[in-house]
Amino acid sequence: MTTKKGQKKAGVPQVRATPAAPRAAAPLARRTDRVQMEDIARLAGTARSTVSRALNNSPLISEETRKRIIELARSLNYSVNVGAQNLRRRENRTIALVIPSDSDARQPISDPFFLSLVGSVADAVTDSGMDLLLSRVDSQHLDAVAGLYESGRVMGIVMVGQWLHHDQLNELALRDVPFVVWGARLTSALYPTVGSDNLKGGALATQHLIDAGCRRIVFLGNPELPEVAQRHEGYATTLRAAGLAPDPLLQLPCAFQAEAARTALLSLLGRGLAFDGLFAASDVLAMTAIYTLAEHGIRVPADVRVVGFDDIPAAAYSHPPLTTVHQSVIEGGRALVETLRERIGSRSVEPRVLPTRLVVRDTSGASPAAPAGNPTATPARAAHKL
Amino acid sequence: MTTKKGQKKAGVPQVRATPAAPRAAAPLARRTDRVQMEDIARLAGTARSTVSRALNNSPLISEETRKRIIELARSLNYSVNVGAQNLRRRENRTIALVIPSDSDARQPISDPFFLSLVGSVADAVTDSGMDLLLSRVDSQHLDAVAGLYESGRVMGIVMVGQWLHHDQLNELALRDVPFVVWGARLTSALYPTVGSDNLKGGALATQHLIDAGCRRIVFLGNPELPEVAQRHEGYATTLRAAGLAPDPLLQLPCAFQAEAARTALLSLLGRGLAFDGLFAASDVLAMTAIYTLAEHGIRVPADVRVVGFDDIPAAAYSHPPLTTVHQSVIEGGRALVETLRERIGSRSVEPRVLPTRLVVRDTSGASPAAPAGNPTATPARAAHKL
DNA sequence: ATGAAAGCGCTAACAG
DNA sequence: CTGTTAGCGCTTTCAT
Repeated sequence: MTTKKGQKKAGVPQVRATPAAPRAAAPLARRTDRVQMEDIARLAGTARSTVSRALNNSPLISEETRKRIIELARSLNYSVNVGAQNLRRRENRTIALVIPSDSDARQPISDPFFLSLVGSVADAVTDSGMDLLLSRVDSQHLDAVAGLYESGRVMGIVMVGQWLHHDQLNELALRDVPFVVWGARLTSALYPTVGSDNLKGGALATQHLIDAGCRRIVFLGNPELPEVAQRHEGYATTLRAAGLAPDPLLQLPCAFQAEAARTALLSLLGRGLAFDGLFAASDVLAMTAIYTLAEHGIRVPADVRVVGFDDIPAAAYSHPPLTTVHQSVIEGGRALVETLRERIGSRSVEPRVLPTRLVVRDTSGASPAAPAGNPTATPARAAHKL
Repeated sequence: MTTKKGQKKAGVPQVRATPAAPRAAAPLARRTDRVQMEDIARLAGTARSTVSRALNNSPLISEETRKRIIELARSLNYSVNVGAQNLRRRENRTIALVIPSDSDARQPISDPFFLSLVGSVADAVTDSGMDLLLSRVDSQHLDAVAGLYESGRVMGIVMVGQWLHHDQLNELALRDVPFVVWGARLTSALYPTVGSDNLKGGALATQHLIDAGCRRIVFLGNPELPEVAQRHEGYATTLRAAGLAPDPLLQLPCAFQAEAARTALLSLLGRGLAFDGLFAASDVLAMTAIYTLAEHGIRVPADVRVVGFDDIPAAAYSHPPLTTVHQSVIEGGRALVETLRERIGSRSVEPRVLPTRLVVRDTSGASPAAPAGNPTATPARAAHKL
């Protein structure tokens, strides 16, 4: 009896039992016993609409009623059914964060920078009082994300990841799905992007290496990815500006994974090519490179100076501490959701390029600048030396 | 004219314009122009319900109609409105992943292990065809997560993070919110947990250090966190079994952050206490410890052997490669969502303890087992030696 | 300031 | 096999 539900319509046929309206529909399967507005209304002796207004702080409600209802709702542990609310209001406050996944190599995302960017987006979304739907989508079928929007599940989408196919994104944009992507700003992009100043970052890193005396600088990273391409361009341009043509043999394409970096470097080492500097497209790549070099008795920075990209926390505590180009994860997350919100409001939005800066630590040091008392390297295979 | 909406009710008053039913409600503000079932129905010349059935693969529909409708729907880029669907079906297919955030130190999550666990949960959820709501919740107000469930937004919750207040969780369980938490299995827990075998992990690590000849082993980690407490217990028990009482001075409480580890270790070093082994509650902690030791001329593993916990990818490429206790992120994510689904079905569920294993690399090596050709450490301040 | 009613976009009896 | 209708839980006119 106290269990309200199921009598609303079964009990009092709401007056209008007009000929057009036949038998009352059979009660649905299991009725959840969640308290809802109707219950509060009954208990408060008011209409559902009054409860709704009170809970939504409508100015139409007397302070007294409002208090009473709110109190009642709280005591019943009531939370409005957001689904119903959204349906009625024809809006919703959730945005999707999609991280494309490689259909084949279905390995979980592992790059710390991207992972923390995800965390940062989560924080930014929370701060703006919205909900975040985290969605993994096959990078071959990026168009599936349109459904997230078209089904009314989210009001906009943030895309993060480096396997984004530009043309697929443009198609999405054409379909009028509001989204922002983290990454490089492409002139042909029909969608807004947010990303670091990769060009500048690449230039900064390279100039720093040149200033430290490097002449033969390896580039480690896959320039097919737009972000990496820009870093590479910064690298190449700076090299040329210094009168140093980038040596094609020193360009080491490799994915954003430790193994890839190791393999690439090993092959370089195998070819016995000389180099005295290395710029990696990410810190993970840089750290793996340093590790691999050490295995071969090549000291960093004494024999080869290294600069990474990202400035993940581990960079400061790696061995030796890594000189790297800093990108702000926090800013990134924030900018991403801000831009998306703008995009949702107006038709189009300006892309955002976040500043980037060089953080000098020891891997690029003028001398074996490892911590005091640090092991001194034993010279080993010197084939790589100039 | 072609734009269907807004005439459904305004146009033909559906026959029953009974006295009880007054003027047609004014059309709501901006009508979205998203195609919906009604449109497909009109275009297909059928009833809405037929479309619904066709799209849901109801066996009641003739193959022909189904084909036609599905085709039509696709060509219109139609996706059902999940909100409406959920409302009507009185169910929903999304689960929440909540990551508590410290109200004060609102720093983004940074520990790679937890971050990748998040990724793994995302994958597992996707694989089971559900949606994931990623939610940051103030760890002081964990009860807020009840709202996620009570508002009907999600059907269950996965909680990840080590700042979980046991009693708050128990209260949640009492409120009958279906959730699982990643972490230690506590006997007093009213909720299911999924976590690694921390006890065993701690024992494995410690035994390994003892076997390598260590006698004075530091424990680095905050034992107030249940998971760490269990790792510590494994450590202490193993030590005692070997006739070695754990030295209280060698217990270094510290949070899961690099800075904390560094500070803790510096203070230990400052006190000039001797130790020859170190077991850290996480890889980040271990790596930072190694770094800090190196700063002080203390070599790993020559002077101090180190074992970490987690086996994050970076462990293999750190310097020296880290011996550590492996926890499977992939299994973790999968087990988490499986357990949650069970919990959603039945009232209560068995906790899950995932196996843990030791991965021996160089930091615990019998000799400076660094890679071939690796730098040889120069002996330095030896105050810490036994 | 409050109530009555009409739907949001969809699914599921129920009756053909 | 298909159409009709009721209604998920809520918000919002409109009328009082």
